[in-house]
Amino acid sequence: MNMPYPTSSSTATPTHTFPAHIEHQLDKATALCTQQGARMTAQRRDVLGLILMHARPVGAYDLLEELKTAERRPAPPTVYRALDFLLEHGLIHRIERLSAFIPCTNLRHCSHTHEHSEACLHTAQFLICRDCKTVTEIADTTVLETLKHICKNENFVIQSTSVEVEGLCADCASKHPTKELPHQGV
Amino acid sequence: MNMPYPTSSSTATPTHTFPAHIEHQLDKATALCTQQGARMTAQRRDVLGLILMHARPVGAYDLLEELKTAERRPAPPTVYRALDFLLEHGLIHRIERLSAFIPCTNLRHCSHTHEHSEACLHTAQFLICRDCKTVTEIADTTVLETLKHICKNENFVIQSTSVEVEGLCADCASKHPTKELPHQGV
DNA sequence: GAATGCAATGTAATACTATTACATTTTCTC
DNA sequence: GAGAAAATGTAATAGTATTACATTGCATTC
Ligand SMILES: [Zn+2]
Ligand SMILES: [Zn+2]
Ligand SMILES: [Zn+2]
Ligand SMILES: [Zn+2]
Repeated sequence: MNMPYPTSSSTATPTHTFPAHIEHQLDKATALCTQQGARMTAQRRDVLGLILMHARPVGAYDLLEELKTAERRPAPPTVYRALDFLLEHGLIHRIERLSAFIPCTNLRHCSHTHEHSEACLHTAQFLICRDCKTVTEIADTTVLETLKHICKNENFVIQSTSVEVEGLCADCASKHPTKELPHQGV
Repeated sequence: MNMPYPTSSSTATPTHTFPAHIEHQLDKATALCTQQGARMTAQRRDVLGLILMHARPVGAYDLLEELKTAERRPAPPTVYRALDFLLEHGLIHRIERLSAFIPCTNLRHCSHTHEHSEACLHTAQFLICRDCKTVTEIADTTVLETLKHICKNENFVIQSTSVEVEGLCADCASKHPTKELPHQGV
């Protein structure tokens, strides 16, 4: 029907461009992939870039919308495949309670590529604010150590963990009547 | 079109009957509700009974199927409303990673109604076996204490927490080439 | 530099999970 | 019994994720 686009080379050149600081984080992510023998394609880079652009967790279908250009209208599998890749390589996290995704905090804040290591790939801990929806990744290792200890006792082999704490961040808590965790018995 | 059924009194008499040991657990749950000024209706009792009948986490739509009788074909809101009630009263838990529900382990194992208390209402911890899908609720309080400590430092007000550990249970681990939690760096 | 094979992507359809909005019925309280 | 609140019924829709299969891009080998 239409004139074909110039063999679009979807995996060759990114469709999106981002602010310099995001591009820098994307370059860092790309380096990490290369180092692991994984391919950071244009598609995956676009998705990661979009996630990095958000201050809050973003849903798969939001990303799908943002991926649309004049030339391309990706379908769900496109974004889910990219998300799977990024998850597998520890570049993003999925917030289970929100069915949404955030960049790994290390991409934003660490200058050293090997920090966090294990503590971030298949295990992470988050503080989720109900009010402003901000999610903070916490770096603590005590919780994981405790879980490891418990699981060792039960001969349970840990493959991944998720810890999600929901409540009010400091900012929002100061604006609200305090609703703490209630105490009731079963 | 059809003859109306005898004013079915949906909230009066349970539509389902369960084995004696399940009925006993349901009675316990009912007592807890009463004690809290909450109403354990027939609908809610049916849903809880069905959940207790399962050895593994069960999805909302599975329950919906199981709720169907010759007389009634409940719609999604019916089961979701019952689930919300049961969650709010700490009688069941939602496993986020599975979008599925399990009974609170206390219903099965505790003779004392006030055990666990807080540790079970809005906070719980689970070991999820990838292989056999069994979910075990763990009773440890150390993790929650640690999280509270962390949050106190950040002035984050905790309202609820979830800890999900995914891997292989002892039984399944013994049948498999060990796939531990990998170590890679970001 | 064709042939081969695998990784990545495109595309359409469908499955699964959850909520909204509004009508009706039941239960509680007075 | 009247009125209010809680619970349920019902239809439609929203939101999230996967399956299955065709096609393309890319790397290796001969
Ligand atoms: Zn991380
Ligand atoms: Zn906040
Ligand atoms: Zn519990
Ligand atoms: Zn198992």
